[in-house]
Amino acid sequence: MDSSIKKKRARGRLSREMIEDAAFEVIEREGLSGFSMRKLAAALGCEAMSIYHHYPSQAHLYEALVDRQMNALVIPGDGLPWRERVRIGMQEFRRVATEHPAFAPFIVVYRMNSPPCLAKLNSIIGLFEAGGFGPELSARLFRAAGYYLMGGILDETAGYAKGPSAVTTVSSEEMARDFPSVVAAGAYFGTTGFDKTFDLGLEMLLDEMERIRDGARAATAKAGSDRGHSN
Amino acid sequence: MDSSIKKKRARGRLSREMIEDAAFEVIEREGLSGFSMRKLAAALGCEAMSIYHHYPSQAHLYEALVDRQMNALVIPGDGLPWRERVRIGMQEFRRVATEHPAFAPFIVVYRMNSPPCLAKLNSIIGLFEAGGFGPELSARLFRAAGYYLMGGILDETAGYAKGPSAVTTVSSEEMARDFPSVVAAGAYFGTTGFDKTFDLGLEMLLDEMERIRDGARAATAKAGSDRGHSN
DNA sequence: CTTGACAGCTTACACTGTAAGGTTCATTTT
DNA sequence: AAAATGAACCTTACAGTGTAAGCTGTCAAG
Repeated sequence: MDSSIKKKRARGRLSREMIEDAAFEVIEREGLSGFSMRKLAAALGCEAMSIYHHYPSQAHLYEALVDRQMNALVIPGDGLPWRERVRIGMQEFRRVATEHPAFAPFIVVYRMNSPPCLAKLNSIIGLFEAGGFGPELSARLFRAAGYYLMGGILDETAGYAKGPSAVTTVSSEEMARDFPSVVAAGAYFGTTGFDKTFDLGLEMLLDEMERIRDGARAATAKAGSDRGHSN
Repeated sequence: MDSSIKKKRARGRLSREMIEDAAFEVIEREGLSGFSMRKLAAALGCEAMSIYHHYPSQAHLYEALVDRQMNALVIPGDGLPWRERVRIGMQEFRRVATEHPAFAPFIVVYRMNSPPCLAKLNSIIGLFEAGGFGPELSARLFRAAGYYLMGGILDETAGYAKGPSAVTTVSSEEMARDFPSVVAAGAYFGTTGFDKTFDLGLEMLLDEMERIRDGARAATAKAGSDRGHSN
């Protein structure tokens, strides 16, 4: 009757939304590789296995995180000029992917196949189709633009701004003496300045796509597709 | 006494070269995340800890693998036209990185800082500098080209050709009905056909770089740099 | 012979994801 | 009110990870 100290545990405290919020936090704090179900549980004030009631596995949780990010992606409407739409679409993807920087590398290598992700992919590919390139060229331009986009996201979130991965380090004097071009280029890549580089390449790709679109592809596109059957 | 001239090594059967060869094999067989020191040891017929006599940590071993790959990269000589040199340089990087596909994703996110890697990077940046863009534009073009390159390598070695990452799957009927653009684009991306897409984007970038190089950048480069100061 | 360095092995520890099964409690049914 | 149900959460356990610490066997030099 005196009912020993009963730890009041609200039974339905845990929810998918709470778990996902906490997961993003833990990932940012501990890094993607430092993340674990036990650390997530600690952040939530529960046991690791409790999370498995809401997600059958860690992979399912990660997938939910990706879905969430992609749901936040806004596809530009068709009231805008074509170039603008493609530009905004790519910048939007970059924006949502870099919102949780530590998680971004996961998105980059993730092969999306869930309905929410496929819906966004479908819209983005539709953007390229709207350029009137025909099916094959639309597909390849989408993919090529995606290459650039993924590389850019990766550099911004996991690139040299995070310091070297290498275990062996080279002194500043050696760098200046032996690798002057690396040092010279490095001056333009501090923790800031990603936008400038990214936009440069983005506009280059948009320029070329518009050129192809305007039919002025006698040399350009031909060179690209002529060269494409090396195996 | 005369035996002091040359030292017959023949000490142990393990060597860095053997370990690295075996590491590449195990990584290809088990996948990057399936690789472990114990599996590597099993492949070598020794115990896991024996490897630590040759590499102080797994990170050191990985670094040695990257160094090896980069040492195999051939920088095109300056006897060739500029565009050709840049093209070959990028294709060479792609070639060596995709030689061990399962290891490629590691290279892509690896921040190289060892002397062998820096030497190659220095040469590649030098290729861009040789374009006469000036220091800043050289650096940014190198980086932008690198974005595209990394994204392409990632797609080829860890992309959709490997099947979906997602745990939830969507049936073919649903795909055709709800995501027609995805299905349409997917037709051009089987396990083969990477070259064609990659070369298309590569030539686009080369076109633009030559255009900038030829001074015809009134709209192009200006648009890119004007837009680059959002923060 | 001894000595000492080298190369590889054994053990142990703190971590990981998660399978299997136990416990508690809100809700519904009787 | 009492009993049953099932969702939500916890405990334990296992096979795997990287690697620190220390041990063993081999071999060349003194």
